[in-house]
Amino acid sequence: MPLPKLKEIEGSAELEQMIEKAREASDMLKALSHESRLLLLCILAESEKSVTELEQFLGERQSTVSQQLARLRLDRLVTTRRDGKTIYYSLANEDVRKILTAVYDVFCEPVRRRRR
Amino acid sequence: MPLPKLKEIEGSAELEQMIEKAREASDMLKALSHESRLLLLCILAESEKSVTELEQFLGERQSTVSQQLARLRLDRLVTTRRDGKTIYYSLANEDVRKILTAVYDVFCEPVRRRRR
DNA sequence: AGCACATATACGAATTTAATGATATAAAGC
DNA sequence: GCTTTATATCATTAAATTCGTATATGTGCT
Repeated sequence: MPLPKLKEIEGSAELEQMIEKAREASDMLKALSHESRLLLLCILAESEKSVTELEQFLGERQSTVSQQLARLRLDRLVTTRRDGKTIYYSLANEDVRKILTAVYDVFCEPVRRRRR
Repeated sequence: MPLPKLKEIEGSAELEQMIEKAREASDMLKALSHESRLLLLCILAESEKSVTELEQFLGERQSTVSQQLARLRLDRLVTTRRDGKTIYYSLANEDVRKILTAVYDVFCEPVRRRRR
């Protein structure tokens, strides 16, 4: 009979918390882990943009982009600001930027380095 | 008729590359963005572990854990080493560790800070 | 060879996610 | 108040992911 040693040693309180954090993190990562949404965030990392601008960048339908933005809003990765008819999106906080920077470092920096 | 300005200004070459990188990154993030898989990686970030150890940590069935590990292998987030009957898993490279560290900083560091 | 243990794979069912087209709301200008 | 522009939401369908169970493979031991 194999003993569930590690499980017990860890102590349920600590493990519980670890699991809780993992769920929070995976929720955020799920929002990030979509080609278009990741592109949206990269563009927004530069500066705030209107929905129309984002549509043009991605070359996707308005309703599709709007839906993806809604998802990012729900998961609190972006915030909005209204100016007349147009709505401007931007990154919601520094946490998002941190993760995004790490992703950028891993996947995009090598490209730059190669170019120098 | 609205003009697709930004799309053209960006230049297809650069944009193409950005899209390519976004797809690579989102593929990796998809693998990460799963509660159990993220936990697995966090545990592996500490040190290599056998499948049995991982099962005990997560309290999940062998086949489930093995399936998640297979996914992580496919997406090249982990590597394996066999020693007799047991197979040891560990993080595949520094890129994975970088992303994982960023996620950890955002979601787990605050907890530690609060405790001090 | 035969058995037991550790791990991997296959496959269908259930769930989740994404894209599309159509419609709705909100602000601005006439 | 009507029209245009910008954005959001909804319903439907298509596709991908996850989960559970069953089965297979590989390794060491006797």
